[in-house]
Amino acid sequence: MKRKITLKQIARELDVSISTVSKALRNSAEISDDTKQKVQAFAKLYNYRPNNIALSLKNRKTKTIGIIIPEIVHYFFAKVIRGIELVANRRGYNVIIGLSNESFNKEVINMEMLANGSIDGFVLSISKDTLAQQDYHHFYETINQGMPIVMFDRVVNEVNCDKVIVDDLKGSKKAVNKLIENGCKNIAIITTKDYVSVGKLRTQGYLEALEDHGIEPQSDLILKIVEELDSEDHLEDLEAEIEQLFKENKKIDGVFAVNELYALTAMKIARKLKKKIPEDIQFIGFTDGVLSKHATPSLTTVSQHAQTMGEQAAELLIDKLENEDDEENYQTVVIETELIERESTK
Amino acid sequence: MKRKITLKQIARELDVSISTVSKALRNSAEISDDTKQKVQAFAKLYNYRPNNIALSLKNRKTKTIGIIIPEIVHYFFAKVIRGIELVANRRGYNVIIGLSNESFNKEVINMEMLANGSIDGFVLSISKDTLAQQDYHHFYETINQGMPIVMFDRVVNEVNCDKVIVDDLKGSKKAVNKLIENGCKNIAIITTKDYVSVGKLRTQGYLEALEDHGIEPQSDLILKIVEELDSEDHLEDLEAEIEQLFKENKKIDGVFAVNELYALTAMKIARKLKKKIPEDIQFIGFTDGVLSKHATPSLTTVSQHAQTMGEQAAELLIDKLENEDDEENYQTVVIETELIERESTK
DNA sequence: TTACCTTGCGAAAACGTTTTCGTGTTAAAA
DNA sequence: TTTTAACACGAAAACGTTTTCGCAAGGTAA
Repeated sequence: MKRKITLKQIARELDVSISTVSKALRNSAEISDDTKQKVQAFAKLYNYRPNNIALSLKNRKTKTIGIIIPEIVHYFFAKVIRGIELVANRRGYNVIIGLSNESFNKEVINMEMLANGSIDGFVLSISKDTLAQQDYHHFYETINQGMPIVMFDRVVNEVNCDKVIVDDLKGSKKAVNKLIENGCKNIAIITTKDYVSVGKLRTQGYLEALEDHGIEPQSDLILKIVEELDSEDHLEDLEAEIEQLFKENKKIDGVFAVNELYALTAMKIARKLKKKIPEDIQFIGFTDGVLSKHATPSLTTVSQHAQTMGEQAAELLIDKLENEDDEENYQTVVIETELIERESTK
Repeated sequence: MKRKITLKQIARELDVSISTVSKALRNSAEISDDTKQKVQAFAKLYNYRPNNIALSLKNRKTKTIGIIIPEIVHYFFAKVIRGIELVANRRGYNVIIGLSNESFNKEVINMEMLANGSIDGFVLSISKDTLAQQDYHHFYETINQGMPIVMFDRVVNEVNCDKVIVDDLKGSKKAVNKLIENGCKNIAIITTKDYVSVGKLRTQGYLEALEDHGIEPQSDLILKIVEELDSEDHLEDLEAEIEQLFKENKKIDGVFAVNELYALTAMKIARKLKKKIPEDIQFIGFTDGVLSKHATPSLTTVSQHAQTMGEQAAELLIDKLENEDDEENYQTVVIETELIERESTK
């Protein structure tokens, strides 16, 4: 087991100085061709590679970007990561991942951990917990220390930084418009509580679409799920709530759900209640998921282009890292959604 | 925008030496209580945190583990990562991720990149490309340089390192046994070509289960899908192959599929052919996926405990990193599978 | 008074680089 | 012969830590 070779060792073996070795390897004009050849041959033989940590310390940049997300076992986030990794790699960066697990504390700890020199900047999506508590001091502090942040999907306006978001409002309008065009008269929405910004926006899109078509929104057709029921572990509770919605509103003929799980669960209940999809009732979800495609019937959905979001976020961050000039010039990139029609709509 | 504060700056402000500051912060007995208090108060005020990169360089360890996986948009791998991250974090480590995208070259480049000081060790799953080419020099070199590797799921015996694997053979025997017990007489298997090691093992388990029950295997009930049809993009071709299987063997009353996609596609075809699930035909898949749970009918499946795999792999790696003693003592941990019964079986 | 011990702190090395600046040697120009 | 310039290389600083060692001042024991 031989340790990695260093400049110092090469220098000692070849009886030259460390500086000479360094310069020879970087093909400096200062060094004679003879010496260069000798050094380069030796370095190749021993497979010399500069130590990244030493370079990071010297250059005060790590060529690494930190990703903080609430959850990795989630198609949307996984796709975003893929996008980030793609452009990061292309531009010579590595990615290091921290999971907040939707917890404020873990988000803070992870960020503090990474901010102490390990990375050059963050790409992140805010945890639900943080959104609920509305405590953003860790973002401010990070930015204040000169470390750029790019937020995606779950962002918060009051923090001044680059952002990449989905046009949630327009996307959900698209979906609800579709349902209306398809003849639905009583469209329900299954959404989250308002403090989840995307939930709020999607609800707003739903309301605007109805209004645009002169339909009076009915509060009993709006089901706001509490966050705790969001996970896979509380499926039964979620099912119960949705079943109640359907039973109390038998005339529902269209459902817009703000995520895949809500949509699929709703379809399940509908089937249980002997409703035919899409004849009796039509469904549209909002997400970039696997489930939609393989569900029975397959689910019409508003696609968010998750990978594109990741790519854009990474580009924004690296641009900022490499151009010290446009310091305070923050952008918000809006990614257009796309309605993918499948079997759950007519 | 104030940069992060360093020991040197604190020393200058307080008019003491850097050593004194360092010792005071670590509560060294060498330093008087007066000075300690002064320094610690100042450090807290300016929120001093040691620079990770400098520590890494000094200690020659980064407290970071590198993960190399073929693909992140994949429930199984995402769950493994979650497991790794969980124990890594608990034990004070960060994780940095490289995606090989199933390519040999990207695997090599990513590993070389990270091996130059950025991480202390690897947790990885080998790309298909690498398995096909059977070129493992990058693993040997990494290990030779004193950097430990833990392989999971897709491993290769000839490389000497810690491993975490699923008992594929036993798992598929369990599945096929279940089908037999449930009364299936003509059980088909939908699997991959043999060079994918897990596919081979699962096929073997299928054959052994049949043999154990005195059932003669029929070659026309064994469908080996070429890898190219594996992706979501070639669903139609996959469907065609499966439809042909069903049409040529009308007596099939049980199907064991080595992954989720094959199983769901097969169920789709069965429905199309007006077969009732599970009355006419029963299905079992092999995976830790979301699809199984939410499919209609939901799919009975052999769970691999992906998260546990990740946890075990991380524990193995960190143990090795922190005990220089048992250098050459490599383990292979086998994770037991679990049959999760759902609606696709009686 | 001398010898010795304790206390409290600083200098310096080390981790592995890159880069600036200085310097000795040789050859060309004056 | 003297001056100058080009050439080839080395010393040292810097990035931010931790740690070993040395040392001065003051106190105590002989």
